[in-house]
Amino acid sequence: MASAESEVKKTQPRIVMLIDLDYFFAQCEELRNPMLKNKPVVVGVYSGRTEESGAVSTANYIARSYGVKSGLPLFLARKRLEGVESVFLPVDYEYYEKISSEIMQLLRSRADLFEQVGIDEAYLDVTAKVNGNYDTARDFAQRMKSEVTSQTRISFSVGIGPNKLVAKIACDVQKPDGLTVVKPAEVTSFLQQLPVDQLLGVGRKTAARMESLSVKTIGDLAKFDVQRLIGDFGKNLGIYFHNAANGVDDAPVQETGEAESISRIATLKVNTRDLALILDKSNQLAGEIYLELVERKLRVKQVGIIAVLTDLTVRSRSKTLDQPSKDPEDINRIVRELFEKFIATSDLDVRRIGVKVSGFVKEELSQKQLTSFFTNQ
DNA sequence: GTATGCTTTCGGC
DNA sequence: TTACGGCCGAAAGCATAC
Repeated sequence: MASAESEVKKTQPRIVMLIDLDYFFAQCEELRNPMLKNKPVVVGVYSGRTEESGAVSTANYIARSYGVKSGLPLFLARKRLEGVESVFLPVDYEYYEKISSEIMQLLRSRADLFEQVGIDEAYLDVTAKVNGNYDTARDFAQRMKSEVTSQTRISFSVGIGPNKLVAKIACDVQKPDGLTVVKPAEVTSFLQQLPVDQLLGVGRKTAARMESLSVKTIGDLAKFDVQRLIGDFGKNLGIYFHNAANGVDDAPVQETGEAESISRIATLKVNTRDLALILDKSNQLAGEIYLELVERKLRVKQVGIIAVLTDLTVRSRSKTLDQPSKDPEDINRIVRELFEKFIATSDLDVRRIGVKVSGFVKEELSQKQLTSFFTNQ
């Protein structure tokens, strides 16, 4: 019975790398102006509400040593750096995007399989490239680090493991400019002592629930009864947590396509429930989205709004169009309907608003080609 | 019952 | 403990179709 029919499908051993560009936005700014390198650099999103309102996007490691980190309000970052010669800069996403795509192209060419995640991370399946050998993989990564960094002047950290999950956690061990290898035989002991919140999907809330079950480390979670996990967290999550804690992850490294949604969100000058004020801003946002739709030759099936209320809770509403459109008038009409309805039912004022579109249909296929297809019959 | 689609929230970066 | 950006995809919850 050792034949193919009775065999359970088994995945071959893989060697997966995660590459994480170090403190990326701030490093890009250092690249553009090397004078910044020896001082705290804070790249922030300025909301425009007041001079200093906004949040830190990325800070370099010098700034981090003063407790400045992602998500921190800018005025507090200023406070923590009071009396220190430091540099605050607004995000320049286009510039970072350009640098990122150069690097990603170099990385992609070195992998068997490649998957970019966000602007500053990528998974590389290099199993064949290194003949399934971890020592070769380490050399490969070392060479890639020196070559890519000398070409682009951007440093990055690497985690290597038998799957994406382990590679990701390995990468976090040493940063910046790190290289951490976790061989299959080391996975269990490597994960064991780490806190559960190192696992993707275990945030503050879930970590607290696990703590109440006396699960503090990934090791605790690994030996926790899987049926109880399923009982507490549901089938999907329960099985996922069980596998993850045991270092099991079959998700393949695969190219991601184009984004499946486009959204723009902005902070209002003042909190309000005044529809005119809201629509004025939402029209601007919809206009930006429209430009991108034209550029990418897309129509959309879903149009939605996002509202961040005074207490910072997020609400969203959306509607599916009768037929795909890119027309700004269609988008604006739906956005107005959704905001009218929303404002009528919400008791809190709105702090930030957003517009989102999804359900893309390629322009060529939606109208003209179909028409000519039929007229040519 | 399962599959599929739509809507909303969650949370990572 | 709070303060507070702008994205994105995944997941969850629900309704409807088959």
